[in-house]
Amino acid sequence: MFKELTTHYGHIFEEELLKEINEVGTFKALSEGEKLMEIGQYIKSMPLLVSGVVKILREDNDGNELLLYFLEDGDTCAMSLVCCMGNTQSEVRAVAETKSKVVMLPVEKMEEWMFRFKSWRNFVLTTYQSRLNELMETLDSIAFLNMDERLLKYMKEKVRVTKKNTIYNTHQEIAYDLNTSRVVISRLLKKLENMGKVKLHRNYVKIISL
DNA sequence: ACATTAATTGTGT
DNA sequence: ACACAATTAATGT
Repeated sequence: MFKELTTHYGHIFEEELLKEINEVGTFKALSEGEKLMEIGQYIKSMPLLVSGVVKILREDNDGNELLLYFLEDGDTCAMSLVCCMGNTQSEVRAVAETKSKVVMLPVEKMEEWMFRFKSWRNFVLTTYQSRLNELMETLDSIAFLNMDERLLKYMKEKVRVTKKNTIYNTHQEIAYDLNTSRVVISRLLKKLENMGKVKLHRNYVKIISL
C-alpha cells in the first residue's frame, strides 16, 4: 500500500510525511457507486484519493442531484478539508464513480501537519484553488452554456477522468448528473450521433470524436 | 432456439 | 413534459 501512496503522492510530499500518512491513515477500497460522504454528515476523517474517480454532487430541495465535479487520483475533497477544520456538516455528497482506493486521515493529524510540513500546506492550498476553479467552470457552464454544450463538456470530462473512450451510463443517469430530463439527453445524443461524433448503444455511448 | 418480460431509447404532439 | 412506439438485453422454457 505504501507503494501506491508514493506513486501518486511521492512527487508532492516529502518522505517523512508519506511515512506518517502510511502509519496513521487507513486504506479503504470503494466499489463503484459506493457513497464516501453524505450531505449533512459530519466528517471525522478526510480522504485522500489514491486511485479511481469520485464524483461530487449537490442536491436541491426536491432531491435532484447536480454534478459539481470529478475528483481524480491525487485529489482530495475540498469540502472535507473545511468540514474537518470547522467541524461543520458536509454540503455535498461524494460517490465513487469507478472502483477507487482512498486513504482516510484523522483530523488531528491534518492540523499537526499544517505546521510541520510545508508540502502539506501547499497541497491543501492548491487543492483548494483547483476545486474552486472547477466549481467556477461548472457554474459558468450552467449559467452561460446551452444543454448541448454542457453535455459535450460532461462527456469530455468523463472521457478524461476515466481514460476510456466509452461512457458506460444510460441516458437517464447522464440526465441525473446534469439535472435535466432523459428525453433531452436522448435527443442531443442522437444529434451527436448523426454528426458522427458518437455511436449510441444500450447502456453505453462510444465516443468517436469530440 | 424461441417467447416473454423489463428496461432503455426514440419520436410525435 | 408526456405518452407511446420501438428496440434491446435478460431470463425462462
